[in-house]
Amino acid sequence: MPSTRDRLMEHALYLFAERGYWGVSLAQIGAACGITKQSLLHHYGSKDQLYRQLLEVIAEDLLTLVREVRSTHRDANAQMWHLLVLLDSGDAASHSRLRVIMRELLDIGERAETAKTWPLRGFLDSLVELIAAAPGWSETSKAHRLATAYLLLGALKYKLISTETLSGMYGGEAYTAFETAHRNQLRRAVDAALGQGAATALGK
Amino acid sequence: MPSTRDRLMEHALYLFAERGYWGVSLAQIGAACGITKQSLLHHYGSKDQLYRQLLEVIAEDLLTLVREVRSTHRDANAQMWHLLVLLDSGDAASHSRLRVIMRELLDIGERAETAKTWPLRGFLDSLVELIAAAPGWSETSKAHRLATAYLLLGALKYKLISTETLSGMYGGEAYTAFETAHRNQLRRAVDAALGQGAATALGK
DNA sequence: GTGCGTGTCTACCGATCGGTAGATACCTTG
DNA sequence: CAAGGTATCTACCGATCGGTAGACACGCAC
Repeated sequence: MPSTRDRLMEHALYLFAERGYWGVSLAQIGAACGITKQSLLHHYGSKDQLYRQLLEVIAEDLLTLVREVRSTHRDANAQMWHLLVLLDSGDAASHSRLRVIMRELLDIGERAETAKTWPLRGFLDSLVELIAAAPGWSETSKAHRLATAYLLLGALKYKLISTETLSGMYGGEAYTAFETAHRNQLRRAVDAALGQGAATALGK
Repeated sequence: MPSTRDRLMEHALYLFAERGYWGVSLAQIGAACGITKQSLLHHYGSKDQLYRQLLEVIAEDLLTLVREVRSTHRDANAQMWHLLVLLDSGDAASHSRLRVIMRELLDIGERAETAKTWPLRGFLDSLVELIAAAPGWSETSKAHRLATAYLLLGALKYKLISTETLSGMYGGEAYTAFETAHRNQLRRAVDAALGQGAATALGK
């Protein structure tokens, strides 16, 4: 298993995150890696297969991340919060992974038949498990848990993809203030959902 | 002002929402409208100008929506909630508008110079105004208000773009359960941010 | 050495991309 | 009828798209 593959995936991840599937050509990916598109095709067979393999790598990385926070933090509240922090303040590759996922969610209407094999199912299911361990959540439905995870994930991801726009629109300093305010609000949202008093507040 | 323009914009909105800027060709848009791409270019000059005009139309529609809920509901809590409900349960065009916005947020890194003229600034500012009218929010910073609006918007939009994926992955019935659970959670989040007790809970 | 798999290359394919040029039809205004 | 603007068309441009074919170089096993 040569690291050539890893290097190719790294460049492909970045380019697909920035421009999306239809906005990147094999020649551009190849140029970023220092090879020609024909070599890329030799490795992956087709653009589509390259892309799908990238999705699987991303899914694997995210699942690893969840396992990590679950093993290093005790209660579900802290686990969820640190997962969100990791996703938010991760390196550039981490942000690129989330961007690719959002693009794929947007594109997937065009290839609805592949939704059933959505590689991120393991990631979502692990989040549902994480929430199930929170105090007062053991009796809740899976749909309820998934909705909670999705609300928090969505709030974070939407902020992540807006960084350039907001800082360009309001200025860098104003954006910094926005970001800390957003993190505070997100923290409060996690507490409201999974904190100590959340169990009684569920109330239904 | 012929309705031809409106018809063209309608088809362009749908196609750009489904496949993104780089995933749609002028010929495809033209075919959807029953004309050739050359006629499209005659109307809009270039693909880029067509797209930018579409963004402006979208921004205008969203701003109208905020004005609507602000005039038909009394307190900020109800205004925000009904805005989210309208965005969630709107017609297909409403969903397409939100999809195009998310795609543009993702793409905008490639054209950072245009972020400063992001046409949705009026929409965001009107949301900030809406929140400023909530009880206990008059003393807060603009960043704080924007963060609150963004958290709620993000939670909703991320769910919206995941419809196909989730229902394809878990099945239609499970998705329906997820959707009602998500709406409940979102309602609680709005209440937590703008409800009666929110003023004292701000606490900072 | 011989054979074989791997990785990369040049050269090329048909299709499609965004965009231009120029002609034709229609509709309004004189 | 004549003039001019609007909308659409056919035909074409150079560039680029994803993908194929075949050759060359390398390293390793026998």
